[in-house]
Amino acid sequence: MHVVRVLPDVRALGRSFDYTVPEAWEAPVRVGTRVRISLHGRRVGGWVVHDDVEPEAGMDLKPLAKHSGMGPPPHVVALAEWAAWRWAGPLGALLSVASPDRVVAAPETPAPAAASGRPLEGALAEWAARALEAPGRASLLRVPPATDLLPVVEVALARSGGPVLVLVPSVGWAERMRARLERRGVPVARSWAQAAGGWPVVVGSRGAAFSPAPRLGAAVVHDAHDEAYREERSPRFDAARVVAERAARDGAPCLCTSAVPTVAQLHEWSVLELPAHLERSGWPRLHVIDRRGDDPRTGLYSEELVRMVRATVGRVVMVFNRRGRVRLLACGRCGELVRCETCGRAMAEVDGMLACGACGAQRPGVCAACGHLVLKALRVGVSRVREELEALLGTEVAEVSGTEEAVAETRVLVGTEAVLHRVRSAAMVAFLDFDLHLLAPRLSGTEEALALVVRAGRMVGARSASGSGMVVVQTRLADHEVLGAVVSGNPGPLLDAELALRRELSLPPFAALAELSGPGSAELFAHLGLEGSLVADARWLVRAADHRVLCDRLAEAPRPRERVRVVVDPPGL
DNA sequence: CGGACAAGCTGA
DNA sequence: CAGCTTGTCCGG
Repeated sequence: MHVVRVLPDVRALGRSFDYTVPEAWEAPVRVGTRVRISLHGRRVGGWVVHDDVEPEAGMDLKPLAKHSGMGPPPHVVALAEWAAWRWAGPLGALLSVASPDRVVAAPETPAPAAASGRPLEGALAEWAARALEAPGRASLLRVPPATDLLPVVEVALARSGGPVLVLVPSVGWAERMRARLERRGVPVARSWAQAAGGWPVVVGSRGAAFSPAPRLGAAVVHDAHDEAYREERSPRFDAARVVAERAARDGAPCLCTSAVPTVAQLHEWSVLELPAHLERSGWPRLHVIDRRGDDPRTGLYSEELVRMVRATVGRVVMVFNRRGRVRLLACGRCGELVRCETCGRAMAEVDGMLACGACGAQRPGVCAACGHLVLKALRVGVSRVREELEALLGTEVAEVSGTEEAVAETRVLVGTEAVLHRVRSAAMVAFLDFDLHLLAPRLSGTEEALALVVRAGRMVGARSASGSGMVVVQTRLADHEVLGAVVSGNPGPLLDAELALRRELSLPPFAALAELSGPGSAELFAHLGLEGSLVADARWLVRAADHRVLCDRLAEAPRPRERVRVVVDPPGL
């Protein structure tokens, strides 16, 4: 009797159950196969997670109800099990990521491709080849922002015996890279079935870390620092790290590239640097507008900035990282701050009304203290900035939001950080208040500020390129080391200093942290027996010497009845 | 999760 | 005491 263990695709039911495989079944059943089962009187989907299970004595097993096609191959199920441990989350969510959207009956095997004999030259190819030779752990090649990374993929392809898995941060980038590779005659998997069949290259974003590709020949992760690799739903896995683990399991080299690796990557992977002059030349030109001498009342727009925008030929993108129209107001007569009468928090201006972001309360724009009708804007948001810029520049300015579909055709655009993801190229990218980023009260503030300049740098191009654009920052911290790193085109010393500081303070990557939140968090915290503290209402931060200890405890501790959200390696902080 | 079943509440 | 709500349990 063939018995398999099935994990139902039912969240909040983190258990698996045994079923018999009907003898009449033709389709193969192995670890990963998608099936339907009858469970407690209803039909649900699920995955086979163990094959040839020894049935428990006296247990009356039901047969599998239906075969629903292929699922992740066994080695990817094993990878998902590792990720479920590493990020302390439900396996089912990861198997969903690893499964095809529609029923796939069989893999598609590729036609044998003619080997491309094109020689690969250039410094980047040479260094990529060197990085691919580094045995054992993943290697990280530090490349400046404006680098064409196709040669890295081609080198990996030329040297690998098996499929190459390439991860990039966004779907748009993935599509562009697929098209470029195909133009060079490289067969790139266009479907789940093709990836499963062993197509020579699989290119994808975050989810492709769990691609069904067979044993890898090599893995490549571009912009490995990008926060887009972090899944936003639970379990919040880091795809770059998943790929590194996958390659290690396959005995394949993993080559990650980044202009600004995270401190965790610096600590855990072997870092290779390009020759200094090469790295330097790929960073953008940076113009710093030092606002220390300016009257604070001149606001966000220095004369110099306005002059530069007017003088620039081509697209100008301005970044101001505060959403909405006006985020903080005060009465024009008595000066009282406009606060929510229910919860006391600051109210913002939304559609001509005052709205509380915390509790949703709304009221008309009147001072609650003295009834005055004129309110002053103390802290403006990007929508108001757009209006002001339009008036100041005398030209049309469009706002780019994270959600809106099309980006306007206007020459001048303004938006929050999201604008850096929506626009491909520009002659000038200006951060209206870079101090918002430099002073962000987060542990990873330095990394995040650098990552923004990297994105902007890619939009304007390398300083060495003819006709390249410029990144402009307005700041009162003109001597800040982040700006220094950009000017020198070498983030190394800054990242080393950051790493040393983390070591000093025993912070990640020299410790492992997890955040527990929700009504059951206190109970789970008590079960863990790890050090930690209550950081907010029903939010605990736990800490262990390393991930082995942290994740083992999280896996073993009984989960409370009440809801708990667990985030291993909580971002920012 | 969602069905089954038991205990609790209401109204005639 | 039927009829309905609410809570707890459990699945192969």
